[in-house]
Formats: sequence, structure tokens, C-alpha cells
Amino acid sequence: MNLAPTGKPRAPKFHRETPAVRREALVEATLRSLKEFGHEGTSIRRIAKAADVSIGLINHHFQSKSELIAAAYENLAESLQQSMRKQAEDAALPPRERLSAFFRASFAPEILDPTVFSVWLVFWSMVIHSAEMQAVHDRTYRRYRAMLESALTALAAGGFAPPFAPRRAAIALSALLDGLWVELCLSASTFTAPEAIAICEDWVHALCAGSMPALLIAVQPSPAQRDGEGAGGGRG
Amino acid sequence: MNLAPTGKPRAPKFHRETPAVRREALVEATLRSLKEFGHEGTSIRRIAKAADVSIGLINHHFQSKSELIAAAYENLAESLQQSMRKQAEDAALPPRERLSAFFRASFAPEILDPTVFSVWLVFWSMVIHSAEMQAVHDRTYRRYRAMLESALTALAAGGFAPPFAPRRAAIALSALLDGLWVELCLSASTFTAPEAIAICEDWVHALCAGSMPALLIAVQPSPAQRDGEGAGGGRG
DNA sequence: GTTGCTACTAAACGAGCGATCAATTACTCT
DNA sequence: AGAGTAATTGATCGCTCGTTTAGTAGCAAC
Repeated sequence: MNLAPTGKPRAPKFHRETPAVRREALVEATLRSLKEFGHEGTSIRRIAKAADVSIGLINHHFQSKSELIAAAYENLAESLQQSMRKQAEDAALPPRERLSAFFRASFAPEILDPTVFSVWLVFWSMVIHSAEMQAVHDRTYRRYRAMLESALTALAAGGFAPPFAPRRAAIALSALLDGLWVELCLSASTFTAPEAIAICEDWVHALCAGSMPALLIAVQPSPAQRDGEGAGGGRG
Repeated sequence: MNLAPTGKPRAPKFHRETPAVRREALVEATLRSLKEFGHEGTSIRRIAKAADVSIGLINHHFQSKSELIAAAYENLAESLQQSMRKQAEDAALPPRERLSAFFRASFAPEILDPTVFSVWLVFWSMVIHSAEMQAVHDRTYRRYRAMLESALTALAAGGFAPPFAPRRAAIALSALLDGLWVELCLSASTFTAPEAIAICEDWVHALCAGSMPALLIAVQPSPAQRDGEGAGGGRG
């Protein structure tokens, strides 16, 4: 009850951190709060408590709450993509196996986490209403689709599939992946991750069999072949 | 400024409505507010203004705000499904054309409305956290998948496709539809509705060509053939 | 015309929100 | 050891939220 004034130095009341370290910690606390309490339940006060800092510190490192949320979004998108890219960019694997590895990674337990999904939904809804979020999203999704296109192009280059329009194929496959992911997260009892993987494998099988006429490119293509590039919209 | 006390009867200050009529009007006002202002921007006060009633009336007809939101969800799900069912259940069409009509209906402008999408995202996120919403959702999605299964089964029955597992096929197709819908709503510039339809047509083409091995059923099936039924989770 | 029922209004309440800011304190540089 | 710097605190501001409540008024029955 009565500490001697001399002798023991008193414990410091807080730690100073560099802005970069503190910002990262606040972003992680934000994600934890979003997962546990949802968007509605995530306030400045809750984030501050999760990060074990004072209320005022957040506005010292971030201009506003929405800026912090945007940073959290980019962080999550990046970490999710990283865990899948590792699989898809393993150049040692033949093209077909690269895709299979990617499918397995896309339905791994940490990706199917319902808390991650609910955070993702919030981000999607913000993409629609906020230009700031739209920009973050376009950036992350462009990389995602490029990764798919590269894996699919390797398939055709290796002679595993007939020539096809890579842009549209990547759009189709990413839509299939996203749709399966959404339904798996919404209800774990309707079907299983292995079934989702089988459905994706089937789609690739049909692509290789040349059973998707709208995707095919004539063997002797006419000079003007459209294959434009668009800003993205979809799961990272 | 000075109305004669006799003669003209004063205008009534409000209209009395039956609870059923007023509840319906409040639900519609809620949907309008969700579409225009998003989930964050939708408050009791805003809904009351949109419905042109006082603040207190909402809690007179609904026990809480969340009950009103749930009612709005069920209303939207029902109206969206209705606009698609009309297309898919036209028995006059041959099975293959029924599917095509369904695809066209699935990517009609009123379905691709980004405001509808953002409302839907909110509902999805509530499905995860609320048992009340989970129940509403399971009910609506079960009908959706059943409709798809029936259209696909007719395809095989008519000899347009080899025998396949209808449950898994419906899961795959609904995932593809949902994924394309999500991406179209998130960014209208990446690809177009006709392209989405072409992608779906391609998938059906591959199914008819028998290019999806995991979906196929052996012509002489073994006695035990699994084809379970699960609770739904997905867009209505 | 009067009465009774209840849909309806409007003011008020308490809680929680995001943001601000003067004061405090840990840490670095000399 | 002392001064300067900036990360950090926590009280506080003005605001909006969902809900409650007492009172008002439309309308049907008699």
C-alpha cells in the first residue's frame, strides 16, 4: 500500500511506440473487434480497449475512424491473398496441379472462417458507398484476377487446354470460387469444402475438354481479338 | 391566416390505417432507406420520415428496430425470387430454354441494382449473427435451390444431358450465379450482364456435354447413391 | 351527438457515439 | 542531469441513436 519513495522506480504508465508499430497494432485490434462484435458493435472505444490504449490515441494515428477501417480492410485483403498466392505461384508445379493447389488453399479452414466472411461483407458494402474503399478494393482485386489469369494461361500454354479467352475465363472461375465461398460461409451444412473443390475441378476439366464454346478462341484467330482490362470488383 | 370557425372542416392531422397496411408501408419505407442511405444511415428517425409518420409509430407496430429490419429482409427476398420464378417456372418452354430464360432474369437490371445488392449484403451479415435471420434465410434459400434443381432435372429427363447429381449441380450453378451477381454489382465496368449469361450458358453446355466428371452418375448406378439434403445458405 | 377504442403524435430520456484538446509522461539528445 | 519532443492520456463536447410515455385525435358503433 505504501511504496517507498526511494529505491524501486515506479512502473511506466504506458509504452511509447513508433507510429508504424502503433498503427499496425491498431489495425489488428480493429480486425479483432470487427470479427467479434461485427460492424455495428465496433466503436472507437471498443477498438481502444482491444488495443489496450486510450480513446484519444486512435485519432492521433488516424485522421478518422473510417480511415482506420479502410486500413484494416487492406490489411485483411492482403493477408488472405498472401495465403493463397503462396500456393498458386509455386512455379515448380505443373499448371494443372497449380490450379488444384489453389483450389485447396481457397477453401482452407482459415479462409472459410465465418468471422472473416462477415468482415468481408462489411467491406463489400462499403465499396459501394465509398470511393476510398472502392480504390482499395480495385487495387487488391486486380492482383487477384491477374493471379488467376496467369494460372489459366499456363494451362493453355502447356497444351492442357485449347486456346481460350483468359480474361473471361478468370472472371468465370473467380465468380465460381466466390459464390462457393459465400455459400459455404453462410451455411456450413449445405455442402462441404471438398465438394466445392470438386465443383471447381469440374469446371477446369470442362475448360480443358473444350466444352465451353463462348470461351474458346478460333485456332486461326482474326487479327483483332478483344481482351480488355477492367477495374476489379470481387473478393481479394 | 384566419379561418372561419364554422364552415370549412379542418383537415385531419393524420390518417388511421389498419395495422397490416401500416406495417407494410413501414417495411417499404425501410427498404427505401436501406437502399438510399445504407445500413449505417438507416435510423428510426429516417424510416419514420420516409414513411411520413411520427417516430413513435414504429415501436407501436414493431417491437424493435431489428424486428422491422427482419420483416424488410423477408419482403425483399420474396419479391426478388418472384421476379425470377416467373421465368423459370414457365412450363411451356423446353428445359434448355427455361434455363436460358432464368439466366436472363437473373441478370436483369432490377436484379443488378447496386442498391439492392448493398441491402442484400447487410442481410447476409445478419444471417451470420442472428438466429432470427438465419431462419428467414434458410426458408427463402431452400425454395431458390429447389427451383434450380427442378430446372436441371428436367434437362436430364429430356435427354439434353447425361444423368448427373442434381443437388451438387444446383449448388454449383447457384454459386456461379451468385458469384457473377456479386462481381457485377461491385463493379459494373469489369464485365457485362451478357458476358455473365454467356458464362452460365457455357457451364450448362459443359454439363450437357458430360464434361464434369464429379457430377456424373454412372449409367448403371450402384444401389447406394448419396444425394443428401441440407439447410440452405445463399442468395434467395 | 356522444362514447370508446386505439392508431397516432411529440417530447423526453439515457446511453453511446466520434472527435477534440489541454495536460501528462516516456524517451532521446545533448 | 536537464531540456525538448512527441506519443499518450482521459475528461469533455455536441450529437444521434432506439425506446418510452403521456396525451391527442380519427373514426366506427350506437
